Amino acid sequence: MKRKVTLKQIAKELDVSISTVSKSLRDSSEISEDTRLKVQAFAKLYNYKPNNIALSLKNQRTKTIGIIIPEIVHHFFATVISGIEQVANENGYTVIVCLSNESFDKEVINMEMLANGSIDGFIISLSKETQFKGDFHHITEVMNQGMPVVMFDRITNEIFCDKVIIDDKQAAYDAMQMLIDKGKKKIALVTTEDYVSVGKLRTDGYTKALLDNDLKFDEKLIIKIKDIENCEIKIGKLIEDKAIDAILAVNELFAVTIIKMASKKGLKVPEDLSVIAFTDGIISQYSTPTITTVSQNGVKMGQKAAKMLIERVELENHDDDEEHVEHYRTEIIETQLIQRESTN
Amino acid sequence: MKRKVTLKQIAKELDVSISTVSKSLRDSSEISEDTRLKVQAFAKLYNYKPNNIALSLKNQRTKTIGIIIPEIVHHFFATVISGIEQVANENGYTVIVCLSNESFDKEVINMEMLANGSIDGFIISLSKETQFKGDFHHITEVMNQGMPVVMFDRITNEIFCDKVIIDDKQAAYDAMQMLIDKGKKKIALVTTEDYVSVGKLRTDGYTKALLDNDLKFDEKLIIKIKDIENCEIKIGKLIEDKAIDAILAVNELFAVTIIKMASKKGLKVPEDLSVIAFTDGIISQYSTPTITTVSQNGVKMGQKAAKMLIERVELENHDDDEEHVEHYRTEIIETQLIQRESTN
DNA sequence: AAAATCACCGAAAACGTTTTCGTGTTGAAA
DNA sequence: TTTCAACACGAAAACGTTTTCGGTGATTTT
Repeated sequence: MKRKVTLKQIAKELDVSISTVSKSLRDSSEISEDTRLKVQAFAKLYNYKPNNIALSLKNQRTKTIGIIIPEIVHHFFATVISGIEQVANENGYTVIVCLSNESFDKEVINMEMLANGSIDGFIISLSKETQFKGDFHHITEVMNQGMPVVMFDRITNEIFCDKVIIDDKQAAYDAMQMLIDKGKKKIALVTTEDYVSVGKLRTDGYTKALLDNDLKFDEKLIIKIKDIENCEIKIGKLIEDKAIDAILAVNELFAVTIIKMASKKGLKVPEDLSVIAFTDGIISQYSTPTITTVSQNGVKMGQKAAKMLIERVELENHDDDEEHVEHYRTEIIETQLIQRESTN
Repeated sequence: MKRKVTLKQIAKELDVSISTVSKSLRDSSEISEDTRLKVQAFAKLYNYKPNNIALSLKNQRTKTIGIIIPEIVHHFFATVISGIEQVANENGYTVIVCLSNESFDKEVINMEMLANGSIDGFIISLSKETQFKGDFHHITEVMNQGMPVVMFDRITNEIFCDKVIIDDKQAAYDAMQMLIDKGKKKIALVTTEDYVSVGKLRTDGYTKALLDNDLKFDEKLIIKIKDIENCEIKIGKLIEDKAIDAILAVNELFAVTIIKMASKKGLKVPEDLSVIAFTDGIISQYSTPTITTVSQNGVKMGQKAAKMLIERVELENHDDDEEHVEHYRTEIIETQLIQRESTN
């Protein structure tokens, strides 16, 4: 019931001015030791803490990072947040999380909501719908207002800003190379629609690996899944019809479904069919067999993104007048091929 | 580079007072249609949006909810956030997420950080360490400042506030009853240490079900896991030595490990051993066999918690003087037994 | 003794809003 | 012509800080 104590109340109680109280608490040399200690004692007694909102308004910086991601019930995005939160905290920042739910409109609304002074900068991974529409005006808008933006994973080349990604194409290539090195000849790809940036890149890596190894590229070996719901039939058909050696899946869920369908059709993994998945998450570790994956290291991605953003924020804050050159970077987080039981 | 436009700038540009601009934008009848339209047009042109921080300071409310959870790379907590975020958004609130990482100190620091005006209320699930220490002074402190708090899942009875939980004891009891009804006689329990509130309650339900069904309670059939790391040996010993019918696991990870160890020892699930897990998550759906679980419905839990908090916030905000009676509620989210392949 | 320095403190502006109250101008009623 | 209401707008306070500038009384320097 008793609201938080303010400088004004302390000042009134001690019969000094607000300025004196403020200075005392900040150990200013302008104040005599006598009153300084008196004020500090009183403040401690009443557990005074400066009001963050007032500070934000005064300093024109909130020490808050806005995160906008497609969904949070998702191992990868959760790990990214975890990484962001960690370095944010280390630097005295808090994070505000908004979910786009893969919707363009909600992404825009969220951005506008946060852009009105609530945060110092954005870390964002684009929604599928945004990538599909190719409409990024909301991003440019906040950037024009001088708000730093860092994009990760689901990015676009149409916006110039700091970015953190994995080399999806190379990672797919490496995974393929491993399969090929083990003698696999007929390798299928289970991926998403092309407008999802990472899906496209991984497809490119898949294709390139085939070409470089003089293996036949067969369009029928690539299946693109829209919803996880209807994928079982498609996958079932794939492994039934085509006498396939191995499959590269663009995420865990596809991979585990593949394994399920395979065992339903009497195929053994990895003896009859090898499976590699992107996005090393909880499922890959605990499924039977455990799944060989390309690990994305979301934590590191989040850490890097947060570091870049904070750096940019504190830079902008420093040289107000100085018209510094924008030199955006794109950090590439190395991936790792984690060998488990689904490949031999 | 161009910062956001403010009322003052608009006022200057149009050569009117700040008040006039503000009133015009809020469609006040005090202002002539002439100037009103002029101001609105100008504001629209320059994409004026009121500064949130300034509003928060003025209104003494931030329309922001603080969430403090032990970890975010965790299916259940992620779903809860998802639920919170949804109803928060519907009511014009944003959410700020802090992680305690199961650490008491970080929980305290986070609370103090947010308590200084950044948020209107807390939604919190206690860290293990906090539950272990039994120190809740940080909670009482913010509550004494008039900040509403809603606790969920990992709660304590020592604090009086709104709470959202599942009936862990009853849920465990129901799961046990199902196993018993199917003829299982020797049922083991794999759980956590007792200081984790939910672990304790589930153990109670387990025990009660045995008693009510005149089955022998054998202490050796209960094993308490501290870290997920060293659990394999313990679990292996359990299913090897004791000729067990069924196991109730207090979470997914324990369950999937049990299944793994069972198949390693040549036991088939569910033919030789039935398994039920708490916390219906991604693993249960995709493991082989899929796992029968007690579903916690984190989304609903988050929604309920957010509703309770917002209600409380808007209430407090309304009757400032009125000393209303604190009538805290504890909402119980119904659980659901989801039958899958790990039981027969 | 006059001037300068110094220690200590307060007033006020600033951040961006909203809102209350006051004020001047108009037109109509007395 | 005087009075009064209606209308349109501005000044200022308030939210809680920090910081600059100025001021006062005391002490030290010329």
